[in-house]
Amino acid sequence: MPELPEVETTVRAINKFESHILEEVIIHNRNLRWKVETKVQNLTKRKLVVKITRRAKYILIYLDDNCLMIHLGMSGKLRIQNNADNYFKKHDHAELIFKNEKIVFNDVRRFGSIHLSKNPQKHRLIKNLGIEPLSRSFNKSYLKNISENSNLCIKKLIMDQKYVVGVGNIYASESLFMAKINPKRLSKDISINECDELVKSIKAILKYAIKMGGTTIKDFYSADGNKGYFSLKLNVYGRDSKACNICDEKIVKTVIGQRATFLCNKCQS
DNA sequence: CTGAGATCCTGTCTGC
DNA sequence: TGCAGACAGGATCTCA
Repeated sequence: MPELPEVETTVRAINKFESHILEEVIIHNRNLRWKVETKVQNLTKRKLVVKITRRAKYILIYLDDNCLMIHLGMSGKLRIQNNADNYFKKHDHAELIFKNEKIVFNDVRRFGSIHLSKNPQKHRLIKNLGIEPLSRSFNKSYLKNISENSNLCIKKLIMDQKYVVGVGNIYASESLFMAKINPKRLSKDISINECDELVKSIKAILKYAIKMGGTTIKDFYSADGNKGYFSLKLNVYGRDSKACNICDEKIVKTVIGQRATFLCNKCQS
């Protein structure tokens, strides 16, 4: 579910809690991607939420002296629920309780995680992450430079979080289609002009997806309950054997690095 | 160091 | 309708 646009959409939905008081954190199930540390469970005193932001696919909820780091993994989502609505959904693993509402962390597959860190930028899961794709430093010369020094194919390279963050399986396929680059090509063989096209495509698609509120493949809902509408605009992802929107050739599904990959063999060379 | 492959988990869909 | 097997938007870990 969550790539950068979905995480960003989630952050925007919950940032109304900035400058609110977090009453307590309740953990129902510690067995997530990593076992939730006891210090998270011990967040039972009132804390001011200073800032809610995003780094890569991590949601960062800065408290006055600490920071909650939430990763949604494959199937995680946050929802805002009124405290008076006393219902519970299957796979609700954690709750951040505020005065009138709460943020509920629900994650079927439990690949998500929750951490607490005094300095999230130096946390082991964050410190080695690559640059943000929507930043100025992600440009054609950066991509050309990392491409030349890697033996990965281009799709694996742009999905590798140590180079550039936030690009997951859907947006990798979509970006490569837009840039007319075959995902199996070695990154070494991508020209500077193609790097330029790919950078522009990644930025354009991520920005557009954020504007549309993320992608709904199965069940992505933002924390405010709105659906993402980007799926209506997908050109290749999930369109196996359907006609290419550009040339009418059949879209092909293949596998790269154990991940489904969709492309048009005619448009992408 | 690099890169390939297994792995964590549950739910849903496909094909027999 | 039942059931086995494949597959799902992530990313770490192990091993060569």
